[in-house]
Amino acid sequence: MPVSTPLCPQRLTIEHLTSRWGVLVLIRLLEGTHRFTELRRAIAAMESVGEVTEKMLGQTLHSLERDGLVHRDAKPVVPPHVEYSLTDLGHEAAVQIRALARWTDEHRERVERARREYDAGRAGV
Amino acid sequence: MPVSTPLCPQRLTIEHLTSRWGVLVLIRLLEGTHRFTELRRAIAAMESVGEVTEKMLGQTLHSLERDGLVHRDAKPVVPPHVEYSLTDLGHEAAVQIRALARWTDEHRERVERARREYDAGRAGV
DNA sequence: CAGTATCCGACACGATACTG
DNA sequence: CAGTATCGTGTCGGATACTG
Repeated sequence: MPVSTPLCPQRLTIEHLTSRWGVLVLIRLLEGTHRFTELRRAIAAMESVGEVTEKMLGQTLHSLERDGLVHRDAKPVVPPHVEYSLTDLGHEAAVQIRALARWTDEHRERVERARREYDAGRAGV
Repeated sequence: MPVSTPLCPQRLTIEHLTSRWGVLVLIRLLEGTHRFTELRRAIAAMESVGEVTEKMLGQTLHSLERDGLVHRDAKPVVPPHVEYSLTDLGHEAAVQIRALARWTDEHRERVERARREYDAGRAGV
């Protein structure tokens, strides 16, 4: 899967970390180890956040694992039992992401007000 | 400009903050006020970061301004002279973003190694 | 349970050209 | 200088269906 516009590797990492589901997964995993479906449900349970499709959750987990941020532990049993957790590196990243998410939450009202004011100013013109 | 998949307002804010050019603009503006073309050149001068098209820089600045993070000061002279700076809110956000960008830079090697190892493991199978 | 495969439409982004 | 307008393409993300 080629990326037409050349991106430096840091950019790619940031994109994985701050992607729509990446943020949520990282924050959930800060609480501890989770299984695949557990993660799906935990995310679906959050407010004003939709559902992750299996595809997107898989994709998200995949890139985070590849970047060495998430550890995937698949136990050889049937039915399958797979646990996801943060690596040390991933933990560091997740803390940053959580801080950013918190900041955004705390200032949500302020940003929304700014948007309304900006749009109101434009509407008159 | 409708977004088909419903996004909560925080998500939108995070997307503006962490967008490809958003990150770069915010970091540059932490150094102080900049003009439009100045910003373009400053970004183009950075390593392994491509060029911003005028359109994308304009769009980026626009959404940041709308969110109340960037202040646009257009002096009524000819030729036009416009200065962009961070608001207090934007300064707080930019500090977070810079921290994230720095973390990503510092751990770039580690992430790249993880990627190579992951891919190598997959290749053999 | 824990995924993968395939299809499809929306839209983000870049290139180019034009303007006050 | 500081943008906006338009157009074309490729990617992302969702829906759906299938598998070990």
